[in-house]
Amino acid sequence: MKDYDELLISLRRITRAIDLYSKRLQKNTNLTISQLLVMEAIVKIDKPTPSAIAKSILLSQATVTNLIDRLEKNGLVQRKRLGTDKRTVNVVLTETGEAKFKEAPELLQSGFLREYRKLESWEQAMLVSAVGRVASMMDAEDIDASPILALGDIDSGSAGS
Amino acid sequence: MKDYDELLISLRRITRAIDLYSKRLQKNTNLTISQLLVMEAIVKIDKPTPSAIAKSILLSQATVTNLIDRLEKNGLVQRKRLGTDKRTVNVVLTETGEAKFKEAPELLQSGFLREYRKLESWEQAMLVSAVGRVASMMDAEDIDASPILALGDIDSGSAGS
DNA sequence: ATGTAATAATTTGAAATCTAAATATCTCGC
DNA sequence: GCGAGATATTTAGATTTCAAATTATTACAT
Repeated sequence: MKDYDELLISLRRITRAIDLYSKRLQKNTNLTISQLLVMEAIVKIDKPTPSAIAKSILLSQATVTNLIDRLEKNGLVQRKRLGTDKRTVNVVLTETGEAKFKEAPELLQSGFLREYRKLESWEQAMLVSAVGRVASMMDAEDIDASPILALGDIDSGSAGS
Repeated sequence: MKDYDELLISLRRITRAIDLYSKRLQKNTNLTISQLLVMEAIVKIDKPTPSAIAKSILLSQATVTNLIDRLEKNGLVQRKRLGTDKRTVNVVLTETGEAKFKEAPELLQSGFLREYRKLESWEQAMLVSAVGRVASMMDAEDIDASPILALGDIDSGSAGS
């Protein structure tokens, strides 16, 4: 029993719940949370390029390309090379995309939102702050990154995947 | 700007940090967090079958099968049909597996753990409780599940993936 | 005994996600 | 103008994850 077991389990429950919700969404609306985030970013950002979108929703550029591929295939967005710089791609919602985005579901489970909105505002603030704190501790530049890297030789025998 | 945007962002930061850590681990030790969780479950559970493991680490049976495949391919675990019921598979660590498990890295980033362990115990308790609360609200049986399902017809036009 | 239902595990198919490598284009200095 | 290095995007390859469909086996009822 490790001192962080409980936390680990809670985090797994959360990520799993989000994943399952995303899959349920996809089944019902043909859109995942990530895809919705991309659409939201397209609406919010001034000149939405894949890289700007990636930065705004915390995903790698490659992932965003992938998501745009899918959205484009489903006719919800379009890629356009507009500016003078021919390297940059601008992504815009199609009419279908806009329509679908307007009636898009929430990005978190309705059950969660209902509970969350029932809380006193100080309680909400407390949760937001606690989760934010964990996030900061979690994605801070890991000083031990290199020592961990040095563990490479643990991989004694066995296949390289 | 939605009332849960900040929370959503923090949660994304957390899941991303975990994912990146898992990938770093894989690169250096040829093991991911999930694979380590499976090994841990094998050690902890009495008669570790894929389904028992799945239940204990909050993953679907299919996922666990997949993880066991990989561990088996790398010679860390072995499948054995031991009991009278020929359907059930028991999973055991090989010697290599045990050795590797013993020197296995932590399941959370060292940077996080260092920060976490610096906190006063009431602060730790507060974080654990807050995250646990979010998890409960998140993975509670969603009463609205069926209404959301009814939204199926939003999928008006467009491709079926 | 024989067939139907339940259970355990696996396979299949789809999506998300990352890093690293490849492409295309741009900018700058000479 | 032309090549070197920088920037934007895409492609390639790997893993994780799930639901749904399959396969194998067991249990139960007739």
